[in-house]
This record gives sequence, C-alpha cells and structure tokens, in this order.
Amino acid sequence: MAVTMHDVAQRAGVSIKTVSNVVNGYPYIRAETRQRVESAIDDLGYRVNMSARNLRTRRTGLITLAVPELSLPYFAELADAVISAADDAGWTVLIEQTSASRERETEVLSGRRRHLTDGLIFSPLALGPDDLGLFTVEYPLVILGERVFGAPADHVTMNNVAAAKAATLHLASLGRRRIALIGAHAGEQVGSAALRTTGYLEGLAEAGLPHDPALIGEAGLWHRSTGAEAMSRMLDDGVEVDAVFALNDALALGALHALHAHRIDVPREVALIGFDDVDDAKYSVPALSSVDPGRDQIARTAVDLMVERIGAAGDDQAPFRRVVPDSRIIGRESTGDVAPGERERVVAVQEGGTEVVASAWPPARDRQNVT
Amino acid sequence: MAVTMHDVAQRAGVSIKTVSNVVNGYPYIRAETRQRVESAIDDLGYRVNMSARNLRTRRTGLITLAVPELSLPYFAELADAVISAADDAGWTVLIEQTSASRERETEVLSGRRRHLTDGLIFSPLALGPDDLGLFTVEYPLVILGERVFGAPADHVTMNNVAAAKAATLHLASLGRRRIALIGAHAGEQVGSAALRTTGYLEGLAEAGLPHDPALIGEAGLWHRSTGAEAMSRMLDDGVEVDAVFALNDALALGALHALHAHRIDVPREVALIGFDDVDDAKYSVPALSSVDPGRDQIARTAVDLMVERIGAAGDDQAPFRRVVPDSRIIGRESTGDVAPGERERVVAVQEGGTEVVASAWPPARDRQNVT
DNA sequence: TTGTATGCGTTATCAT
DNA sequence: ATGATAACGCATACAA
Repeated sequence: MAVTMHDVAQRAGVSIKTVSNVVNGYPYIRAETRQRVESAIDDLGYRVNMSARNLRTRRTGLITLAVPELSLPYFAELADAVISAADDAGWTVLIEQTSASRERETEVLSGRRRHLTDGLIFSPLALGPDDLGLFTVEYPLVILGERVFGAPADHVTMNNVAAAKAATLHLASLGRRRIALIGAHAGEQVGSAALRTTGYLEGLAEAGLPHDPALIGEAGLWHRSTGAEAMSRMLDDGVEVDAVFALNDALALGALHALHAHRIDVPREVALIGFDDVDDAKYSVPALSSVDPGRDQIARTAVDLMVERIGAAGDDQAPFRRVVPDSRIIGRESTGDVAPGERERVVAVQEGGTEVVASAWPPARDRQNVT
Repeated sequence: MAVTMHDVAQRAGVSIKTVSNVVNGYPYIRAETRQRVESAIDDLGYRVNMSARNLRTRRTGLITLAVPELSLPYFAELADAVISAADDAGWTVLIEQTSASRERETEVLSGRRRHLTDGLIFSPLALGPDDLGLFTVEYPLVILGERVFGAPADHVTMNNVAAAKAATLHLASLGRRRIALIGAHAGEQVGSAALRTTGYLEGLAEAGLPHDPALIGEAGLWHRSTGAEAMSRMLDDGVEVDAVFALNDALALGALHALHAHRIDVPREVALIGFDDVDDAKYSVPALSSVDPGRDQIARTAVDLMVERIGAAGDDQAPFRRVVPDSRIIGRESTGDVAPGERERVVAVQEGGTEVVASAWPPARDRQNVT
C-alpha cells in the first residue's frame, strides 16, 4: 500500500504534524528534525496524497480551461499559453473541449466535471448574450472572447473593433479599393464576427470607400475549408477584389489556397490579412500578415485574474474587470509590407486597457438592504 | 457552505448510505426512495465532492497526457484526439507540457503532479534509451513515440521505417532521382529521425538510387523555421534536388516556404512530402502530401490500454504490448498526385499490428524465485 | 518547536 | 432495501 505521512512520522520518530509541517514548508522546525523527516521521506519514497489534501483544504490547485477544440491552432496556442502561465503560478490546467456545441458548453458551466477544479476559464462560442443567466455562477469564472458581455465574472477580450478597423485601414493605405471580408456571420449581433465586421465597416468609412455587399463573404465556422469556399464563391461570382480581410487566420489560409487555385497572385493582385497571428501565419506562402490580438497577454491576464479570485474566495467580491490587451497589425508578405529578407513589421498598434465592468456580486443594492 | 450527502439524506429522510447508493446508480433501491433522494438532490443543488470520493476510492478519474508543446500542431491534434477518446470512456485528461526538456520530462515521470492522476500517457522527446530506468514506474504508463523501447510499459508507436520507405519509394515512382531528406539528426541512433531516415535509405536502395550525403538536411528541432533554414541551406549550396521528404509536416511547410522564396515550383521542379498529416497539410499552397501515421488510432489505443491497466491495477500485470497502427501515404498537390479538383488520394498503406513486448512486471524470473 | 485529536465528504463493511 | 459506522490521508486548532 502507498506510504502515508504516518509511516514517515513513525520512521522519523516524530508526529504526523511535524511531517506535515516539513512537507508544507512551515519555517519553525529544528534543522535536525527537518533533516530526519526529509530522509525518512526519501527512504520511503513518500508522496503527498493529493486527494486527501484537497479534501481537507477544499482546494484542488486545478483550473479548467474550456475551449472549442485544440485542433484549431488559435486555441492550441491559447491553451499552451494558459498552461504555461498557470504553471508559473503553481497551478495545473485541465482542458475541456466543447466542440462549440451549446450542450457541451452548458455542461462545462455546471456539469459533473466542474467540481474537480477551483475555477473555470471559459471561451464560449455557442452560448451568447441570451444565456447570460448560465454565466451567473458561484465559483471563480473568467470569460474569454466576445460572445458574452456583462456577466458577473472577469472578462478578458480583444480589441476587435479597433484592430479590425486598423487592418482595413492598412489595406486601404496600400491603395486597395475593393476590400473583401471573409468570415461574416449574417444577421449576428454579437461575437467576434460582428465586432470585426463593425471595425471593417468603420475602416471603409474612414478611408472613404463604399461598402459593397458583394464583398462580404459568409463563413459560419472559421476553418480553412470554409475560408477557401467563401473565397472561391466570391471569385467564381466574378466579384472584383484587390484585398481581403479574413476574420481569422484559418479563414485567411483557406482564402490563400483559393486565390492560388484561381491563379491570383498575392499580394500583387490581391493583398491578404488575417486575424489571430497564429504560428502558421509566419510560414505560409506567402507569409500571412495578421492582427496579433495579444494572445500571451490574454492568457497571463486570465490566469492572474483567476488566481486572484480563487485567493479571495469567501471575501467580499471585488468588482469584475474587463481587460483588453494591446493589439498590433503585423505586416508580412501577403500585404507586401516587408522588404526582401525581412520577416515582419509592426505597422500599427491599438492600445487596450482595463475597465471595471460591474460592482461586486451580489450587487451593491442588495448589500445595502442588509446593512 | 457546500451541501453534502448528509444534507441530502436529512432532507430526503434517508441515511447517507442511501444517497450514496442513488448517486452511484446502485440498482436495488425502491423507486419511491430513489425519487425522494433525487428531488432532494435537485432542491439542494447537491454535487458530489470529488476530492472526498477520490480519497475514498483511491482513484481520480484523471489521466495525464505529457507532450512537448501544444503549439506544435501534431501534438495539439494528438491532444484533441486523446481528450476525445478519454471523454468517450468517461475519463478526464490533464495536459502537461514538457518543452522537450530533460528536466521537465523527468519531473513528469515522478514529480509532484504525478500523484493527481491515475496514469500517464507520455510522449517523450528528450529522454531516450539511456533513461530506461526512469520509465520503470509502478503506476499505469503508456509510452508514445520512438524514443524509448523496451520499457516495462505499454507502447503505441508509428510505422516509421515502413512509412518513410513508402514515402521515399513514392517520390521515386514519380520519376524523381534526387530525393532530399529534411530533418535528419546526425549520429542519433534512436527516435523518429533515425527511424525515418532508415526508411528513407531503404527506399533509396530499393529504388536503385544512390545515397548522396549532400541531400541530407539537418534540423534539430522540427519546426517550420528549421525546415525553412535546412531547405535554404541546401538550395544555397547549389545542391541539385527534384524531390524532398521532410521528416514531419512542420519541416515540410517550412521547406515549402524556402522553395517558394527560391522561386522553385512545387511540384513541377521539386516534389514534396511531409510526415504526420496534420490539418495544415490539406490547406497549404500547394496542398501538402504527407504520411498519415494513424493519429486517431494512436490516441484511441493509448486510452484503451491506459484504462485497461488502471482497471487491472493490483492484479497480476498482463504482458506489455506494443501497438502500431496502420499508416498511409496521402498524395496531394505537392507531389502532383491529384487531378484538378481532387483533394487527396491514398497512394499506399502500411499495415501495423500488435505485439507482446515483454512479460509481466515484475519479470517472470523474479516471480519464479518466489514460487 | 512539536504532539494530540478532530473532521473534511465519501465509500465500504457490516448489520438488519 | 436501507442504516450505522469505520476508514481514506491530510491539515489544523489547541495543547504542551
């Protein structure tokens, strides 16, 4: 059977409490006692039983990260960043894949597995503003992305509108007049698609370019395949295009594929920019310009907020915050921004910031009633 | 405070044991009793305390998957597949990133975090045959990849030699005579690089092509950047090349980038094939031919073996198995294998299999001593 | 500075 | 079919 603190205590000739103290780095222990305990631990190969410790402390040291799927490079890189940031802070991450389905996303918020971890960092894709109630939970929750605003939780999001506007303006600054958008979600009022489309339209307006609906390419799922299809459709329809803003890099790489299939030169005939700045972007042919939404900063901030919330559990809840990292437009070959031999160039920066979104939960007015 | 079984029992007017029975689906309960308990659970919003259950049952329902990093598409897709397979079997996966460092890989095998999960699925990259001792552990372990053979653990690996040989032969069958290899590890005797290089050499021999060392491109890390560099070096050196076998897809995509930068047409002037068949391969320009090593089957098999081992903990250990899934050569544009409009074509299949590698641990001879 | 005793919320062993 | 009760291994209040 596994060796317990008891065994260690016995072997070291001390009480179980002393072993516990040593294991947990309690400072007031005689050097010699500590010594004895430590060698007993080594001799016996003792390891703390996490389940017992978790039961006792009511903490697991785990946090859940829920994303649609790891096969999508953006989420894989986000997960990498979150795991690394959590690791630095001494926390362990458990990843849950939702496939962007309502059912799985709902399950993540309140399902069985929920109770294994101390908190949830959640990037929803199916749930939206109508489901705000589901996000009113009593455990530490950090929301990622642009599906849900105003939930009683910390929120880390992107500079979507400003960055999309900057990307569009950048294409216009290159002299492009027929700037297509790939990845639109018709009629949708919330989410990344709507926000980035808004930025695109603002950019067009500011550049004095007309808005032509024929230049809007729909793509429900943001995969390479759907990007390729949307781009092909537009080209097959004979729409005149000299630039493309794809709402994420997967779409952009798909679009690039379609442009190539149509023997259209990028960037000479059509300039192309994506969004997310995934690792792929650097190595596509030609290298893809993109919007860097500050992925590492998002991950680090999300973990920081989560750890802070967990630490403050039970206290009066601090106000919820909404954090937006800086974003940057990265110019590469697909927009002809780089000189031969140059890898990339930052052509614009959009500043983010932190905002206090809501007061503590339960709302202040309720607490005043109590007073 | 959180509601416990006790609260539920009180409310339902039954004993705590009965609540436990209901929660765990024990069959012999009167329908009415079950009913009462279930509504008490709903009313109170009761959830099982996993830490308590884990302590009691000595099981966590978690398994660790240790990979170098999720930013590498192959491992992201592997993680996706493992998580999904585990999910289907009712298990939860905790991912650990090792950065392919010896220190982190050692830590994974015996570190603090080890004790949170019931078993480890481990894809080592830094540790090798010299570290076999580290892999002799007393918890359920499934090894992935080709760094370590002969450890007392189940092992799921790829058809490296056969698949690499088939890929090389395929390039030769297209009439290519100067087939370069990108991603070699000079002097290394073990690991994917060595095995795939062996397959490449066997392929050359079988095709009657000479082996020219100038056609071997080194790349320590298999990233897009190193692939691009190795390819560039070779081209800058003026080596004559009409085909490239890259030891993984990241290298291949990097090489593709370099070929493009050198204004070399793929596949007309140089045919290119990768290894892993990551999702990217389908959407590069041109679409990348690749070796599909059977990723989903690897993931499913690894989880099956793991669950089986965990279930048999305490029993006499069954013999360790080595499982090799079928692999396939997928022809796409980069080898000119597809007709216009066609996406891909399976041009060869290498059969895998299952092999019993070692007898139970402790070794049979030890047990005979006991008898 | 260290020891004793209690309980965290479950499951498992007996009973009945 | 259900109940009483003893672990599971650790952390911690309280003593000493």
